[in-house]
Amino acid sequence: MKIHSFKTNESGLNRFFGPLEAKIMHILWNGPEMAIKDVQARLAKEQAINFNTVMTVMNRLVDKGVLRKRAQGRVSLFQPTQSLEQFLETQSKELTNDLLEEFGPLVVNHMLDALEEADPALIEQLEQKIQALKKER
Amino acid sequence: MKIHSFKTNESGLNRFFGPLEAKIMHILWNGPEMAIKDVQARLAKEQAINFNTVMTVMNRLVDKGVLRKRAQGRVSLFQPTQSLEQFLETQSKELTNDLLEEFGPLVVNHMLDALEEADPALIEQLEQKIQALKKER
DNA sequence: ACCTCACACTACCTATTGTAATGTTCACAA
DNA sequence: TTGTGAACATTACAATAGGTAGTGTGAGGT
Repeated sequence: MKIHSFKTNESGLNRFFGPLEAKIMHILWNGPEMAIKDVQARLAKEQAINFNTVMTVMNRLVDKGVLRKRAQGRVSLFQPTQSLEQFLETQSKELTNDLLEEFGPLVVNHMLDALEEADPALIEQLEQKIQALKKER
Repeated sequence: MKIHSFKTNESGLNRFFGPLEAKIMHILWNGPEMAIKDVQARLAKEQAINFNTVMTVMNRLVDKGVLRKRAQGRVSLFQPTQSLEQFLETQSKELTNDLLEEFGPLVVNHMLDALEEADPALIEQLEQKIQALKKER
């Protein structure tokens, strides 16, 4: 399985995951390899949560290929298969490709407006890249 | 209701809609205001389909705000609330914004690569826009 | 031998999408 | 006037995704 949907009405990790999934990924990305119990403990700081619930969701994340499970004696330790940076890299690349593939010129038209809103400095960055590309040829 | 998910494993309208929904929108976008029966007839050219199935899905599309229903005597006529162009415009704008909001610099890095793959002419278009923007200031 | 703990298995709930049976209403024809 | 059919409304079931949690199983320590 893989991530196959980007939610426009959410933000952050919730764009790729369900709310509980997102919390779990957040914990695993901001800590070491962990057992279910450890993740449950972290989650329980906010809100009591059943051990089995955490286990089920974590196993589903393994099925999806975003977590890796490793047996350590009696317990299983979990960690993301990719770093957060790699994950965002992969996702943003795929989305960017999909967007251009799907919309082409439309996206180019929106790009600048969007860049201005998000962070004008990015426009500079983009121009630099265009210039660099031109020199190559 | 609104569109709130962009599917990376599909293409075209199927990125925004379920497969039957997509076919229905395709028909309504490429023809005049239509009754359910008309849509059903078009769909049936490929594959027999129950009238009620078409009706249910079309009414759901009305609930989502992408179709408008208008009573015409005994029958209801349906048409998209936006033209296909407007719809794609809206979606691509929203996605572009979301992408930059979420990933910022990462997207800028991927943009050029993606542009080259999709259509090198788009890079020109982008550069033109950057220049135009600079003159404004 | 037994108890506990971690894990597996199973199931239920909600939402979304596809599917379709059943119920209702009303115009028009016989 | 009655009844028939067309169009719509209502309801429901299946599949999938995600959240929740009960029950079953097995291995280690006591």
